Amino acid sequence: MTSAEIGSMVRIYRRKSGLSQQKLALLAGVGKTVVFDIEKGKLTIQLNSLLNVLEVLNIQIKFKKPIAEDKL
Amino acid sequence: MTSAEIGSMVRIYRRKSGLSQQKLALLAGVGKTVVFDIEKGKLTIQLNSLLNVLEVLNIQIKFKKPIAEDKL
DNA sequence: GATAATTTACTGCTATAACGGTAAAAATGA
DNA sequence: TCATTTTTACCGTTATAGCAGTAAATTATC
Repeated sequence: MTSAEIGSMVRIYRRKSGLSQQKLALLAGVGKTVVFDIEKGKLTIQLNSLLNVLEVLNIQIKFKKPIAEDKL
Repeated sequence: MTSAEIGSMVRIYRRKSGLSQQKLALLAGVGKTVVFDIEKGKLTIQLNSLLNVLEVLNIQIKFKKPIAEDKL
C-alpha cells in the first residue's frame, strides 16, 4: 500500500461520506492542507493526521505481518 | 489500531528479525530516534518514516473499509 | 451559460519532527 | 561479577510539516 493508494482511498471514502476536504479537515482536527496533501499522496504527513482522518471516515488500519504474534 | 499497538508490534517484529533499533533505523533510512519514538507509540512521526520501517520488517499495511471500493 | 461550491496551488509564519551526539540505565552474555 | 551491547533519555540545531489566508482553476448546481 503506497501513499498514493492511501490518498485515492481517502478521496473515495471522503466523497462517499459527502464531505468536502474542508469539512473532513475540521472533523479530523487538521488543516485543510493536510487533507489535500494526504489525497495527493504526500509521504511526509504525520501519522497522527492520517489516523485522525481515517477515523472520521471509519477506515481501520490493519497490518499483515510475516508471522502471527502468538506464534512468536 | 492505536499508535501504542503499532509501537509494540514494531518492537516485536524488530526483535524477531534480530535487529537493534540502530540497525533497523539504518536499514529504514531514518534516525535511531525515530525507531525509538515509533516503539514508544509517538503519534507525531511522519507516515514516511513508519512506512519505511514497516517495509524493512516486511509488515504490510491493510485497510478495513466501511464499504468495498468496487461497490461504490 | 451564470453562479456557487470545491479543489488545487502558492505563500509566509510558526511549531516541531528528525537528526546526531552524548550519557545513563537496562539487558545480555561471557 | 564484569564487560559489552542495547535501550532509554535528553540536548541543540536544522529542516520542514502544519497552518491560515488567498486566489486561480475546476467542478457542480441552478
